[in-house]
Amino acid sequence: MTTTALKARKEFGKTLASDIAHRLRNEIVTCQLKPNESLKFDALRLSFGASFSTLREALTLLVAEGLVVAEEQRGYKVAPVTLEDLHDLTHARILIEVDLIRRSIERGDDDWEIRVISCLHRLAKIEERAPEDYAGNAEWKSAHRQFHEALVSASGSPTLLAVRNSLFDRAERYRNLSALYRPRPRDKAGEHRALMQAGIGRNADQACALIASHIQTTSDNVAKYAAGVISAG
Amino acid sequence: MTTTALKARKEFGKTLASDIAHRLRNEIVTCQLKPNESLKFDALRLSFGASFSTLREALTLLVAEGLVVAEEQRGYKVAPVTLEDLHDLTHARILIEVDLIRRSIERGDDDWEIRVISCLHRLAKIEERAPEDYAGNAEWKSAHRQFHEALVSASGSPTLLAVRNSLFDRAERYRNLSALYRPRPRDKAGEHRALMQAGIGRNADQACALIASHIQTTSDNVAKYAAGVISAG
DNA sequence: ATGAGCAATATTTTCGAAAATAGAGAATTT
DNA sequence: AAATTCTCTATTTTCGAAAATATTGCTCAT
Repeated sequence: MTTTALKARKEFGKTLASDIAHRLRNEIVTCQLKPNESLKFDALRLSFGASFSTLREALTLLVAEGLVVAEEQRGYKVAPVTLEDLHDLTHARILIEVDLIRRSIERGDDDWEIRVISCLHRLAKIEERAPEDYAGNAEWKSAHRQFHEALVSASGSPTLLAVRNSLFDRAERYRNLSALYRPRPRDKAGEHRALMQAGIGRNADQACALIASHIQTTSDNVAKYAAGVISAG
Repeated sequence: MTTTALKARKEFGKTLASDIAHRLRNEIVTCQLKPNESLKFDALRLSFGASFSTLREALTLLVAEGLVVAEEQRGYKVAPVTLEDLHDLTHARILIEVDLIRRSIERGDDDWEIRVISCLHRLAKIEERAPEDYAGNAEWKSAHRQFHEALVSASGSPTLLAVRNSLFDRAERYRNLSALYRPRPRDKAGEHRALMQAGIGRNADQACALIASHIQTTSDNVAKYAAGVISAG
């Protein structure tokens, strides 16, 4: 009876382990858990209410995603952030996202167009409602993620999509980090609209150029504003 | 005392879980564990001598690599092989490997050249010693893997390299599968030599073209000879 | 003081029992 | 017969105690 209250709640995943991975991922990406912070089992057990093995399984998942690093026999810690890593990540993202967008544009059907348009619409609505710093807004972040996901959703490449998603999370951590130190968010609304138009206009070359520059510019901005907190690498 | 004999031996990884992941990966790639075969904990416990949690951790790792699939609450099974998956995999591999080779050629130093040359040399020696079906040979497979690894080793992209390595494993499973049904292995020695020459000759365009065609041709052959055992997808 | 060796402590890693869940088959109703 | 519920079994999932390993801090000889 009373144990139910103490027990960990499953909200996202179907198993406790995947649920905890989900929550941990979120805390790492939003930098509530800071880069390099060591992830001790006792502490995790306290805050997540799960056992050693379950936590270990969740951490294993996050290691594969590059958000956590494991030093065998010496525990886990939140993956460090470095300029080197940011550049590596940016390069990988551009390579993969460009390919996925091109293929999405080749293969996308009516449903795909509708998804892209409606995701952009939702994004725009949120930006209107909170014209100030919408970029810190969780709702905006979710809509932003979904818009970019929609763009590549018709690519038909599950393997690359899975990689893309994990890279997106890693990149979002850097974005959140730089947001802490940035005076005012860059206005991406125009870029998103242009991307949508190139996409549903089936202008693959232009869409690829736009996404590459979108990712690169964002990365450059992160590097600029987060320079202080990012170790030299 | 006697328990030591029963206890699982750590050979590869430093923790038992990573060691078991290593052994499982090998069994899956070599098709000792067949596609779609369900991975029951009782059976695994018997053959690997580890506990539930440890096995679960190892399996989680392999799920991330795409060699195992998990159906939550319904256990794990060896990832299926399908034509669709082979095509997806091939596409992803070409995209990534081409990028890595190009960058390796741009950045590779003297040590890199030496690594590439000596890996090719070892490969050639093994092929000489066992001119018949060297492709079934574990030693050749290892040397083959190392040669291709050497080619991309100077790319300076840890993220893409990690993805590449897991895709290589997935592809090797398909190669092993088709080898079972193929009358006689294709002779890749010439292609490998040409790759080496383009690489150390710093002819990036040619090396990229060669690797793309190398991967594509291998994949086509797999599709041809393994058609019977690969589900339609 | 300095470093080597050795306890004491902290932390991770592994284990197998116990709880939770899914699946198969029999019994019951419509 | 078909559908539904119930039971029993097979299997996965979770837990926290116990073992293994790393780390810290102390003692003592140099």
